[in-house]
Amino acid sequence: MSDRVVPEPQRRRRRPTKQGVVLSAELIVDTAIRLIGQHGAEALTVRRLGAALGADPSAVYRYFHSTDDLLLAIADELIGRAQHGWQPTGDWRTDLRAIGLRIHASYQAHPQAALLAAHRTTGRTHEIAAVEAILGILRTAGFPDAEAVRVYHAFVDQSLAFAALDAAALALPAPAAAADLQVWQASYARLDAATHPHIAATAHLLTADMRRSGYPYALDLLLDAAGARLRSAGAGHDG
Amino acid sequence: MSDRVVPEPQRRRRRPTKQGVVLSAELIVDTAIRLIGQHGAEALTVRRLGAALGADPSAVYRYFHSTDDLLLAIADELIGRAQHGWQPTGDWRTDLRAIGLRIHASYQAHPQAALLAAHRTTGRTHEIAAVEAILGILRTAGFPDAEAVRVYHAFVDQSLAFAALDAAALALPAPAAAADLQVWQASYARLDAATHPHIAATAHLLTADMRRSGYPYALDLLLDAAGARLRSAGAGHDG
DNA sequence: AGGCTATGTCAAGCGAGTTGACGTAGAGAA
DNA sequence: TTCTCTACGTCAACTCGCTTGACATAGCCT
Repeated sequence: MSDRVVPEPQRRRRRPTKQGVVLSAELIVDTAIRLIGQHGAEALTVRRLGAALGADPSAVYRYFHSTDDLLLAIADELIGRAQHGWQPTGDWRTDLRAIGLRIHASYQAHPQAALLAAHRTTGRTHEIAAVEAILGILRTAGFPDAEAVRVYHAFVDQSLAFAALDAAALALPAPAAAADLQVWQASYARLDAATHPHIAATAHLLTADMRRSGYPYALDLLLDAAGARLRSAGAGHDG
Repeated sequence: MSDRVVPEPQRRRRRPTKQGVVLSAELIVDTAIRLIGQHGAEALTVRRLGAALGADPSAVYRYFHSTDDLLLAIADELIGRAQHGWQPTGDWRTDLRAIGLRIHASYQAHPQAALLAAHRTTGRTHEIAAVEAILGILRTAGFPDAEAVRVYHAFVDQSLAFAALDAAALALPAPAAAADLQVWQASYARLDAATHPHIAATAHLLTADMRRSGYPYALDLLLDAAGARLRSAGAGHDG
């Protein structure tokens, strides 16, 4: 029954809950984001959200049709927060690197919402602004249009893909996340050099490296290769 | 109570269920993958899996400690299917490219399962074989160990991240997927050149390029950059 | 032939999202 | 001020998720 939700403009009463809290869609979204940040991904359940708000869990359904509806609202809020305050330096590599790391970082801050949002094309203002900025950086740097579009595509998809991948790891229930990390020591580090020479030779490096996100290095590789193509393809272009 | 599970080597009886099915870990994994493929990721519940198998849902717990345990087995099976029948050529770039595209393709064949499994570390046989193969390719090519591990990490995560990203697009409900694609024509292609010059100038290229996966191009960029680092770092190596 | 036990089944427990019914607080009109 | 109307907070219950303790039995091993 989605008809429980009253559209924003028609809301009238600001009736406090038993515990004295005056609810609003905004307050619910903020509380949900805080809940995820404080107690991990599993903390976001309607029951716990109700408790954190000081209201009956079902009160949430007066503001959102479903938990999915709520999560989309959260994602939208996060897109807004992500873009905040970035300034270009004029150097294409520095700027792209900064944008990539920013996208990645902002999604990591809210893994559960990231999982939902990372693979959608919204076409909304914040997304459009980002596309225009990235294309501008590439074209100003001298990439021919066709190449600029391909690099843009690879760059954005790689950023979002890694953001979602790393977010998924963070959003995992605690025991599963621990198990995934443990595998490198419990399983890979103990393989016999006779049967698995390459793993055995690099096990110590693997266990150290796999703790971190592979994104920064992958990003550097992408920018390296893009730079090489820029040098060979667009040699005589003006900006 | 994880002690319900009897390790493979100790299994003795092959007792049929009421409906006459003889269970096995393999059969359960295959059935689960089929279930997901036919009815979407949400179809994978222990109850439905039991029904599809022709067994009581709790019978699954005689073979897997939990649904997460089952999920890891599914992930490993997909990795195994990706490697099936692959033969190295001896050229590191050709081999890595083939493996990357194979992993991507294998996950695309089961988008719903890929969404659940792509970001997990299984530590099981198929995954271990893949890790050993990839590390072997890199070290044989002459990458120093530390660099080989970093490239391995970036390569694998890039493959899995794109696999999950593209799987998510395929797994989307039809109307949502159509909407996401439509955005490029309905929104981006109509932006004013005065306010969004870079998007306007490349809109025709964008709408064409964004239909495809960005992975093959991103993979080529990664291999380009890795090759450059191999040339500069390991100049005098054999292999 | 007989026993041991692996394993399929049953029933129940807990916690998730969700919703129908109900009562009341409180804004708006007179 | 008072009256009315309804938004919305609350309660209780439903479905469905995973999981597990207890039980019964099939079938391998000696």
